[in-house]
Amino acid sequence: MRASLYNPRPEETNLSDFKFFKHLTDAEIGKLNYDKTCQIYKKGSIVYREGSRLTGFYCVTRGILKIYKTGIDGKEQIIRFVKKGDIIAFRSLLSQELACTTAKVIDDAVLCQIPYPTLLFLLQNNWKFSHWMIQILCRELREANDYITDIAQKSVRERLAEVLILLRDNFDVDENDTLQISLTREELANMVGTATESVIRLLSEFKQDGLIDLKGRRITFIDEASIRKIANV
Amino acid sequence: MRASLYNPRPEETNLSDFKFFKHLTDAEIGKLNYDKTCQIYKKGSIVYREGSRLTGFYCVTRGILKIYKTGIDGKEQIIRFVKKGDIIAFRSLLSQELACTTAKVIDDAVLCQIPYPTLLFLLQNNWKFSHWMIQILCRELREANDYITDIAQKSVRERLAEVLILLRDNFDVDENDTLQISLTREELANMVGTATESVIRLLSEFKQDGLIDLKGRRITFIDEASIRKIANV
DNA sequence: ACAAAAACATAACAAAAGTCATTTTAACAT
DNA sequence: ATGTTAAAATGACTTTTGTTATGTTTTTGT
Repeated sequence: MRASLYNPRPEETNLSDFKFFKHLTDAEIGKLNYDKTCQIYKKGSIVYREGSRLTGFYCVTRGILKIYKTGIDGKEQIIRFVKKGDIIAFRSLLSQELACTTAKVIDDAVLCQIPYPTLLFLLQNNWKFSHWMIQILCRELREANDYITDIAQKSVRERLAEVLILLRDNFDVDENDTLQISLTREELANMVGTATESVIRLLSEFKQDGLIDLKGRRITFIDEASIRKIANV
Repeated sequence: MRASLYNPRPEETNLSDFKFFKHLTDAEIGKLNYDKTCQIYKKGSIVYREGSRLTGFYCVTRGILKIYKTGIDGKEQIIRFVKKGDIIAFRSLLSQELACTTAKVIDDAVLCQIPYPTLLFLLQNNWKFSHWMIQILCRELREANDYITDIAQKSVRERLAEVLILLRDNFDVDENDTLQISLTREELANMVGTATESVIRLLSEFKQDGLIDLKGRRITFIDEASIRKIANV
């Protein structure tokens, strides 16, 4: 077997697969591919840190990252998990603010960085693209508002169920309905916004009630419908 | 005295005062003023309702409105209060989604509606304006993320203190540091995301501790610094 | 494969917040 | 100005969630 199968040259990534770029012309995609810098990030590495100045945004080509803010006394609040096909860091970049979140790799990843001037050039010269960007931002803003209502009105139990559904809908499961993404209880807690022990207790309850099965860090869905009912989504 | 002092013709409003429009040319401001429809809204009236299709966005020229989502079993979650100089409804408009919030007047208001085609025309023809729009959206997205961290990690007591500070910083107070905006305890609770009784109890505590004074619906700041300390902002 | 470290699980308890019932007060329309 | 209605206040009680402590299991790195 050739070494490249194990160490794929990250430069080979083609950005035209990203929905984000669907309104760009071939020439513009070309520029993008020319200007990009791709890199492999090992699990645990930090792509950018809260408070840092960004020089570009990133396209996730492979792997999983968590995006989080550091709250009171250092407690992480996970804003979202991102995977292949997602774009990160463009908000802080476009508002010309320092990064307000940290991006940490939780599953070996390949990211392509696009420099800020390239983004600005594309936005300025392609109305379809900037209109699309505006639409994406507006949609994310709605999602954030939805999330605020959720987190403010739902119990921890409901929010945990909701996070499980979110993971189920956005990440891979195997043939037994086992989530392939591996998160610690603490990370789940930081997503839900609660104490680690509460997550442990509630997951145990869900298991006792026959809704899920737990094998170490692996979570298997047994009665997804009931979890959806608890989550109220 | 002339009647117009009591019933100002809302058409007289000039939109060039809005920071939102700061990158428009005089001709564009002219178009805006030409296309706008201004209207007086009495306290209690609804400007648009969650789920409705919007035909334009609104500039708030006078008065106060609350923007809220309806959560589980009809409970309101107030997303924000808006006042003179604020713009509402442009997110749902630009993403071409149905309104995801309701806008209700809590202090007699004057709003100018700008039709969607006008907004689109300005965005498409003035790069400075659409860039400014992108920056505003990105900034609001950061604020939403900050708020999520807050609401997920802080106690009800801390969040109530934070809401008081937010009101203090964004709305008028008289010479005694009394908030001029008049909200019910229920509205405060819907902002904080808690039960009305909890707000009442905590406000009483704040009063007992000499941080605020309460006279009916009027809230007076006595020890603002301590409230900020509780809020952690 | 194995030891060390980290994560997980559980229980007992404390604190925070929600709910319900009742009385008091303030806001609003006439 | 005044009665009516809605909102606010208060207390007793329940439920939820957080905290601390301790033992067990799983990961992880070598």
